Amino acid sequence: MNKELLHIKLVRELIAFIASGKYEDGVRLPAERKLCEQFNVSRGTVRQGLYDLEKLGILKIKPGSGAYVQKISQKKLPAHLLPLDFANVTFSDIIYARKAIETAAITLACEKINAHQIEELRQLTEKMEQAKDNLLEFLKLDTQFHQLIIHASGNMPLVTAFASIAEYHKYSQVFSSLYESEIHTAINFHKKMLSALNDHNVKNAVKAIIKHLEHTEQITKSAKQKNIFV
Amino acid sequence: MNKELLHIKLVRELIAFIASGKYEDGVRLPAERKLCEQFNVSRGTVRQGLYDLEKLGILKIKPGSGAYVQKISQKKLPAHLLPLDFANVTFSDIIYARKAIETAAITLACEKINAHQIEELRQLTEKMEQAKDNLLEFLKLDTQFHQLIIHASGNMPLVTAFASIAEYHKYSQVFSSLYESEIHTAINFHKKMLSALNDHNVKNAVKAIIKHLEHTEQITKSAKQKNIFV
DNA sequence: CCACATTGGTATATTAAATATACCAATTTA
DNA sequence: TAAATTGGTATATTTAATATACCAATGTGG
Repeated sequence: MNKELLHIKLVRELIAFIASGKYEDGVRLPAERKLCEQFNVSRGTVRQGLYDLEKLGILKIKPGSGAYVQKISQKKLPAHLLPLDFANVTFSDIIYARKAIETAAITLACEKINAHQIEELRQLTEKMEQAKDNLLEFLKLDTQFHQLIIHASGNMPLVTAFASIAEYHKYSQVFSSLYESEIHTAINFHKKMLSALNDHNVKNAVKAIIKHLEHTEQITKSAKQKNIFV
Repeated sequence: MNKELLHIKLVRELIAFIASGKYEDGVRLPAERKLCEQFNVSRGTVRQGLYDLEKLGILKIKPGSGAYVQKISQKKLPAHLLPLDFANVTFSDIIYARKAIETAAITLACEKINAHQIEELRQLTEKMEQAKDNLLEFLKLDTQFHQLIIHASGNMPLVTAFASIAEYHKYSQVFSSLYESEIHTAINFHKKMLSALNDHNVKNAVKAIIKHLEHTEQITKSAKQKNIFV
């Protein structure tokens, strides 16, 4: 058994942090002392992590100024820095696995979901409509929506399984611009899921979630996206 | 972020180790120095882990003699010692999730499986027949068989998802005695899966794996088993 | 029954990871 | 240009984990 080094854990967190933001155009990371608070580690550990990321070419550290993100999309990350094996993962693989897990989950959720959860889903769709222009926010809400359905299934193994898939999703997600019409379509699928869950209509719920995932897959395929972790 | 303490990791490993063996009747664990080799940690770490388990009432340590397993089935384990949330997990939940994941996996595997993998599966079924009397060995081979199918799917997210399910399975599995007829039935299902995979017959493969999992569920339900981690 | 090997119990020195603090020089900001 | 902020460096301390050695109690084989 091996010790888990804290700065390696931090590197993984930072990669996820960078990947879930705008990373292309030389954005500056929070100052080292801020990162200490944010991740609750000492400055020495933060500096080790940043040094590793600079060695990988992901960061350019400028003394007295800050750490600036380099073009991460062109980098290759060594496997041991990733929590999962990304070598042979396509977006379609993730969608396929999500279909399997989420279909099973929404089937259970149709029986077990309660009024409070329905209300939460309704509020999420509302927020999604308001977040049409904020892609990052929109995707965050989308993830929350799906997680809530999984939890509503009451099946912990499915929750765990989905969490591991979500980890892939988080890392591999490259944020291309979604057109307004596509966001609109996505919101409509969520409304259909919500309506079906409310009616305890398994057939419609499954249909809606599958269509939604296939739509997501199509968008991603048509965009000129690559997995940033090759 | 917190440091991962090695002896806590070891405690989890030991719980799984104990749970996957005969733990009821005061069996003696391997000597501390053996455990050091087995888990590749120092004796100090092993002793910390054993001390924790004794505090939990899972072990009774006798100086000069060894560490003896107590009736673990009556113990409650604190959540932080478990890698997953077992509070609300039934065996049926695990089977339900496995159905979702393994059905998706075997569908892909039917297309993608190669001759080498088929041969490996064949050898596993052979070994299973030879291990009819060794329940632990039999279950180990069963797990290997299923893992190989998932890998043959070539879908890494499914592999990850299944691994998280397997973690539940490992911990929650309470080994009641399987009757010979049940082992025989299980082997037959594996042969059907193998045959269907060999013929690239998706329909039969899915049918076989679902029947197999439902059979496993029935056996477990009929036995007087409780989840040991409540 | 006895000699010897094995087992858990204890103590100690050492290594390495992570923390905590302080101070410097370069950069940024007001 | 003065003050604040930033990365760079050095050092002392704490703690997890290792590595060794030795003891007393237990177990084992002749």
